[in-house]
Amino acid sequence: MIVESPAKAKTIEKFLGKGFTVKSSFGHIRDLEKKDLGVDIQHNFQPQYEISADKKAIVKELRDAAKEAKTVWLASDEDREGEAIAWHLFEVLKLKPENTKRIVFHEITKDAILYAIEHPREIDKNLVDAQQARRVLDRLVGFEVSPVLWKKVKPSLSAGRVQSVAVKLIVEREREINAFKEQAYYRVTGQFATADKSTLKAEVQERFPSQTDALHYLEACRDAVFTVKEVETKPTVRKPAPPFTTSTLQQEASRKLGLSVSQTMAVAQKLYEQGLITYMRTDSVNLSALAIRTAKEVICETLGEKYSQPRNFATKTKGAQEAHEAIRPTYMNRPAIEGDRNEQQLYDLIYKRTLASQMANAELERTHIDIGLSNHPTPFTAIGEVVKFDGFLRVYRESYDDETEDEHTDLLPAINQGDQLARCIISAQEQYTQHPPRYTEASLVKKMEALGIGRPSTYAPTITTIQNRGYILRESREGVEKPVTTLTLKGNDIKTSTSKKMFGAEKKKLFPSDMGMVVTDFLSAHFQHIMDYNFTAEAEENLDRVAEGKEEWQKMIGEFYTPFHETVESTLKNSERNSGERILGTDPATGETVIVRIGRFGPMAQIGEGENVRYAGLQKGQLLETITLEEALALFKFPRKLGEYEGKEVSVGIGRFGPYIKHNNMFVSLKKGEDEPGTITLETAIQRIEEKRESDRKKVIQSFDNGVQVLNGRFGPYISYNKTNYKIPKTLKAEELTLEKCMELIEKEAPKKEKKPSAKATTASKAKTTTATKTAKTSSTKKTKKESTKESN
DNA sequence: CAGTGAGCGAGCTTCCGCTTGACTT
Repeated sequence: MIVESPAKAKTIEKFLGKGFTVKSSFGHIRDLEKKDLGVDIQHNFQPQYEISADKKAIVKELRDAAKEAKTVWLASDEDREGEAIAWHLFEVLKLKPENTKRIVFHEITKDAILYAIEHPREIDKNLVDAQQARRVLDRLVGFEVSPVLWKKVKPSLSAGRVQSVAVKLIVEREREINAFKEQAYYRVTGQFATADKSTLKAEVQERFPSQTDALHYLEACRDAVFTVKEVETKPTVRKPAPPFTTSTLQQEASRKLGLSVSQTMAVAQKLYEQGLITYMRTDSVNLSALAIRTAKEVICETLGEKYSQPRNFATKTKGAQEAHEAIRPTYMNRPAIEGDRNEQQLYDLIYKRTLASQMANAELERTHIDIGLSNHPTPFTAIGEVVKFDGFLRVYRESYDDETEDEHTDLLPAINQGDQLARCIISAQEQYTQHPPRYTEASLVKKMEALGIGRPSTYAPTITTIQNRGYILRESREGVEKPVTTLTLKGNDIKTSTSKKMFGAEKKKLFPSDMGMVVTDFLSAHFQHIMDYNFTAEAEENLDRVAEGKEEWQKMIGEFYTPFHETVESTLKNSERNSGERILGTDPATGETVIVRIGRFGPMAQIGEGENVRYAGLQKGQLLETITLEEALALFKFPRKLGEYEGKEVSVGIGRFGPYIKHNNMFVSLKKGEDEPGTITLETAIQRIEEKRESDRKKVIQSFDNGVQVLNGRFGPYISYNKTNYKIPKTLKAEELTLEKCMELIEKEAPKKEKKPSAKATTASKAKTTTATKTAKTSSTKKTKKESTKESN
């Protein structure tokens, strides 16, 4: 029996016992030729397949095993890709129809597998053809459009059905944000007391556009009699969320545990390999009958029968293929596991979400109270929510992206219509309207899933790709401080006070780069069809027709390809090179034109041309699209000479890591919040230089003959040896370390270092190995050169 | 880490979806 995943193979082998050998294909074994287009356009789009380099050994192993077998069971997943894997196996292993059987199961339980063996079928060639069409379509789009970008924008860029649209989402959101006009308004909240001295908080639903409006309202409040106009109590029900799919797991792990989508997948993979959870790449919310039954048992035993409510969920996701179960714990009677912190926390999340999905609804009572003013039509509103029965909320609460802290009290005091209330304190606080939120990795996945773009196995890699290509970046940015005015009515006085609050801080959000914007604009202008959010959805409809046998796949591809290829040709012939160039105006000093554009090393500003041309790179956070003439001119003020110190020049510049002072080949960063590169004086600069010298003196705590050093760093003392750094346990004093003790610490940490390199190092070495294998024939000097330009971009 | 933005020409880059290990400058 051949399945796709080795972990699955191991489990199934246990169920089947002797007589069966269960092997894994490790996913696809064959793909279109790597180097060329891999599609014979002249001959009806005949795909040119080759066995993937990393699958040669597997294929040999499977071929040998198949020869020995009486029957070969192809048990790849029951979806388009899985069917194709079965077919490729059939072809590549040269299997015979008479002793080959195709079987499928959605859940890895003994019953399901035995049932599948009793009900084998043929390979569904229509479904295979739908996969071939999907594969060929993606190759044609990727390998015909990318070269257009190499010619018209920049070499090595990429375009594709999925990635280009993902970038477009981020670019469009950024433009919405730039176009957003922030407005201040006032929000009025108040505290009231009932006759029996209990208090309640209420808020005016209406926003007051100006301070004057807010003031007038508070003045009305000062003289008003407050009466309860309406009390409405309504029972409400809250239902648990369905169990996790890949996409919802990534979103919740991001919100609740702060994991990136790729971290989530890596941790989930570990749990899966240990047999603790079901498969983690799935779009299904379905649970096996076994899982539903055991969840019920656990709930009834630990919480009581009234908490149990077995349910089946139906998926609403566009294009879901549902080859697997939802992500759930393998054993519902296992509430906790061993493992590192991330593994435990992610497991806990999956466990609780699954359990909650099989629990009773929560029953709430929502109370809505209107408090009227005797002299003003605009009322206050108080909202209270009381949990009558917690149900699933007992174990799990779903979180949302736009979650803000609700200010309502949970329990409102007993109150009746017509009651008079005493006013305690009423305040009007200035607020600002907020621009649409930037995407996080997880909210981008959510959006992509909603549009039917990408699959559970590709969400994380796609986000990595568009970051590696430099189209988007994940960044945190500090907010800006803004004045906030508050009017407070207490007794009969209205007081005005002003404080400062931070607005617009962003944490790990996705921003487009200039390149992302230029490429998106270029593609949108010339390849409108592919950049349309509905392109994938339309393609899926066509693929469905192929899968149903209603249309031939080559015909479908042909209908797409003819106009598409024409567009490629005409774009190559007619379109201008696109560097995102924008004319900002003229330099008042010289009268020459100031422009910004993407240059060889990234976005830059340029004054004049010809002999007197001057260049300056843009700063981090500046965009070609939004930079002003003044900001661009400011870039040319650096490096700025401040004067001399100890006979050497002192200057201020702005580098990759922010503003710096340069003196005698030494670089010193400016002090954040205190120094400004435009105004810093020689005196302050000298002070910074001396401070740096002082800290450098303190840097070396100990130095030994063989090159081992104990140094003082940003995070405290550490050991440095052979360009690698090692931790010092907190129990030891850095000053008292001996050489022997240092070597001991180095030895202890050394193997761990190799096993667990930093995230950056991993991707860098990965990139290196892939380029190395691809361009094995090119000289090594060339390679390093290429690497370094890539990095500087 | 703190720079660069010329010009020529050879050779290369690139897609999406399945799945996990891992190699030498």
